[in-house]
Amino acid sequence: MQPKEPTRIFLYNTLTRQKEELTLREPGKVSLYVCGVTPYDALHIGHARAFTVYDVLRRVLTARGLEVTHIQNVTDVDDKIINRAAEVGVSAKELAERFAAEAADDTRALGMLPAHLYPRVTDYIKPIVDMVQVLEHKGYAYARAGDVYFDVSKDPQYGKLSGQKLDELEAGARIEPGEHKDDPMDFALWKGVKPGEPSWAAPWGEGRPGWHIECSAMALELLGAGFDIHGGARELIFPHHENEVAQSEMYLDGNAFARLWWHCGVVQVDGKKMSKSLGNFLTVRQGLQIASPQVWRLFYLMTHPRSPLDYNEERLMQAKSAWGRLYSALSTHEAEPYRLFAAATANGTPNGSAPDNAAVRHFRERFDAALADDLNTPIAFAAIFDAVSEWHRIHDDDLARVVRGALEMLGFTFEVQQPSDELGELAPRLIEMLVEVRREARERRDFKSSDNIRNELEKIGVLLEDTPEGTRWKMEM
RNA sequence: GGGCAGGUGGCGGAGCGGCUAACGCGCUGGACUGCAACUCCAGUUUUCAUGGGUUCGAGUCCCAUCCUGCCCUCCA
Repeated sequence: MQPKEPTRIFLYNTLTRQKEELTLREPGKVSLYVCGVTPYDALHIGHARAFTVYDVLRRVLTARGLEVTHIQNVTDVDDKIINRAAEVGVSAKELAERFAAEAADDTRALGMLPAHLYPRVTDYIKPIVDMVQVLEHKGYAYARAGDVYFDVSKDPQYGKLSGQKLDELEAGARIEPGEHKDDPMDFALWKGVKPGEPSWAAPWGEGRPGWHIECSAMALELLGAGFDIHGGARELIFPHHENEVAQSEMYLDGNAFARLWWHCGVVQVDGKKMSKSLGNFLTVRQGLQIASPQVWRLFYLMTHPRSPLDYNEERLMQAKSAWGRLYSALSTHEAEPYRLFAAATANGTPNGSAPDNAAVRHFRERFDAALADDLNTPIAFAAIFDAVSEWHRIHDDDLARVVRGALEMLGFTFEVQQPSDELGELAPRLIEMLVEVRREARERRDFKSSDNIRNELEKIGVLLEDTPEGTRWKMEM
């Protein structure tokens, strides 16, 4: 199962519980559907972890020459949105769009590429209604008092994604007041309208989509049956994804909905899942106050994407130190655009311009193989850190450029950190003046003054490093 | 109760049948430095939850036990 050729990619398929080679419905093209947000509140760093993981998956696939269509839905009609909107006194749509826009800002601030499309459920009511109707006509769903429910007993494969057996699920299930299910495991495809709620016309009367149907309908509408990868966090496996598979594959007469399900782990705090309901969350905005986007990205990627990730500030600071090491080593080099190792060597390198020596080769082989093996980012970073150490030893600038290119491929940036927004371009010049004053002090062996300058600058986040070529400064990450 | 993931050093975190168990953070000593920082070198530490078993050989497979998290209700 170890990928020998880095052009092949292996991912753990939740459906089959093993790593599988990624095979595509259409050669060269990857259709990726990721479960996005229900925008009724701020994005927190748990959400951001998931989106970062899929951002990296998409970047890696793209860097391998695949054309990725990345879709991330926005569930803009939902109980929580409706309730929250009522509290705040705005329409549900207004509230949803406000938080969706905020989430878009936050993900951009974290350095993620925007998905190619963020479909809103409310823009896909027609396909949803159509799908529910088909399910009803085929006898897999039934209408009761304005609601429509999926009849789980009609699906012999129900439970295959989460590994649950129907009778075991039955034990814990119950029917909520106001529901009209025949069986506790059945789930709503369509909810009849209640006073004050947004609703749309449908054959069963006014109402709105149930929770799971929107993803099925939008994925099928936008990507079509048998699309390549369906993603989301682990917690969504049941019931959300299980129900998506059930309704979609019954709708498709047993044909596959998604080829591969790849789930990422959740973020925990002190061993408990970070969640809005527990209140143990840190919003992305708060998070960006204490660490840069690069530090967050590294913090996320130093753990395997499918593993749980326990957050606390000390661990974040470990990532900060680690990023500082990468940044100070690589920030002064031009990046060599990332190219897949096998492709680079197979196609030959025109004019011999592309770096290709033993150190570069060794790094690329490890890095590419790690990412191809279920997106093993911890090992990819082991290769990066080893390469950085190697660079410090042998000062092979090609190696530094290639490593920097690899980091940029993963979504890291090496922008010069601005010392201060207020001072703008003036600040670097002032710092350089202080560095010069300090140099003169050191020449006089006035170490009291020189240390004072260094210490005071450090207090405001400017770090000085004396090198044989002179003093250089950098902002604390 | 059921399903699914796990339990590896001071802290994170890879490895999942076979070199002296990656990598990061931390710590100690040395080099460099006016002193630091950065960097390099040398160390630091784990018989890989526990008890059995399979195997020439096991964190790595099997069984049992203990513990943790996730899901079974909205949640990335």
